[in-house]
Amino acid sequence: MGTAMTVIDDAPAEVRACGELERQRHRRPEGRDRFTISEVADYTGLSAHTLRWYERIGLMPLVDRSHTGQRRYGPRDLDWLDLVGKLRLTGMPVADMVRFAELVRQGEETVAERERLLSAHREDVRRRIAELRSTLDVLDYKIDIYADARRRASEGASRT
Amino acid sequence: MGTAMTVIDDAPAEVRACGELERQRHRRPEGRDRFTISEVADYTGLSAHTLRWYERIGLMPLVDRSHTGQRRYGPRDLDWLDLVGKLRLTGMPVADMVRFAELVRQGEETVAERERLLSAHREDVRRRIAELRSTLDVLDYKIDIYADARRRASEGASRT
DNA sequence: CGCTTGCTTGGAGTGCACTCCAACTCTCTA
DNA sequence: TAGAGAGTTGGAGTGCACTCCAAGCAAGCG
Repeated sequence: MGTAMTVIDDAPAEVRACGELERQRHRRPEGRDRFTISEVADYTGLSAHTLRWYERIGLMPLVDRSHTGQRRYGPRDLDWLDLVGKLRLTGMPVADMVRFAELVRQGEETVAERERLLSAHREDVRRRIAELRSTLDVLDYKIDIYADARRRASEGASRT
Repeated sequence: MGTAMTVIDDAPAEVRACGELERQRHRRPEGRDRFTISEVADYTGLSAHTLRWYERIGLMPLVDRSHTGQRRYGPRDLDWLDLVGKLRLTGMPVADMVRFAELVRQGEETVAERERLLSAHREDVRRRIAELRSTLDVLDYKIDIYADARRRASEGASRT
C-alpha cells in the first residue's frame, strides 16, 4: 500500500547543490540506492535518533525496511530530507513541516495548498533576511565604536 | 555603587530606527525618562515577565526603583534593550548576551573582547543570510513546480 | 472604605526540538 | 562461531527561552 511518498518532485542537482558549503558532510553515494540510518545521518547531518523521531511524528514517510526490519533509505527519502533540511534551516517549525508532509501524502489535490504554504514561508524568509540585514548595520556601527575606542586606548598608551 | 551601565554607547536615532517596520509597538515617549515595566514591555514587545527575567539572569543591569520598590526604567535601559532586541532577533543565545552584558559591566578594558564577540556574531549573521538566500532559490523552484502543476490541472479540467 | 489595577517575589510549568536510555536483535569480520 | 559494532523500540530526559502562578503590597477612584 501507498506509504511511499509519491509526489516528491525532485529538484535537479544544480538547484539541490547550490549554497550549503559543507553542511552536508558527505556527498550522496552514487550507484547505490539503499542506505542505512547511519549513512543517512552522515549525509544529512541529523542524528540517527532524529531520523527515527522524524519518522515517528510523520515528518518522514515510513521508510522501507530490510528483511530483518532495519531501515533502508532510498534516493527519494534523501531528496525529501534535503527539502526538510532546507525548511528547517530557515526556521520552519517542525509542526508546519509535518503539515506539509501530510499534504504531500494526500496527493495531487493538495498542490494549491502546498504552494500557499511554501509561498507564505518564502515571505517569512524574505522578511527575516531584511531583518538580519538591518541588524548588520547596527552591528557594524557598534563594532566601529569599539574599534575606535581600542585605537584611541592604544595610542594613549603609546604616548605615555 | 556602580550598577548603572556606564558604557552603553548609544546609537543615534538613524541607526536605531532603520529596519523593524512595526516590531516596536510604541514609539519611545519623549519628555519623560522613567518608565514602568509595562510601558517598557509595550515599547520593546517583550513581556513584563521576560523583562524581570532578563534582570535576574544578568542580561539587564539592575534597574532603578521607585520609593515603593517598583522598577523605573531609564533611557539607557531602553537603549540597552534595543541592542539586546537586535542581538536576540539575530538568534544570539541568551547566554552569549549575558556574557556580553558582563563585559559591558566590567568597563573599558573589555572593549577588545566585546569587539571580538560582536564581530564573530556579525560573521554568523552574514553566514545565515547567505544560507537563507540559497534556500530561497529552492523555495522558488518548488513553488514554480506547484504553480505549473496547478495550471496544468485547471487547464485539463476546463478542457473536459 | 472597598475595589480595581498594577507591581512585587521565588519557584514551578510549558513548548519545542531534540537526545538519550535500557534492553534488546542483527550483521559483519576473524 | 564468537565478539564487536551496528540497528531496533517506547519512553524518559535535556536545554533553551520563556511563561505563568500564588500570595502579597501599593496607588488611585467613587
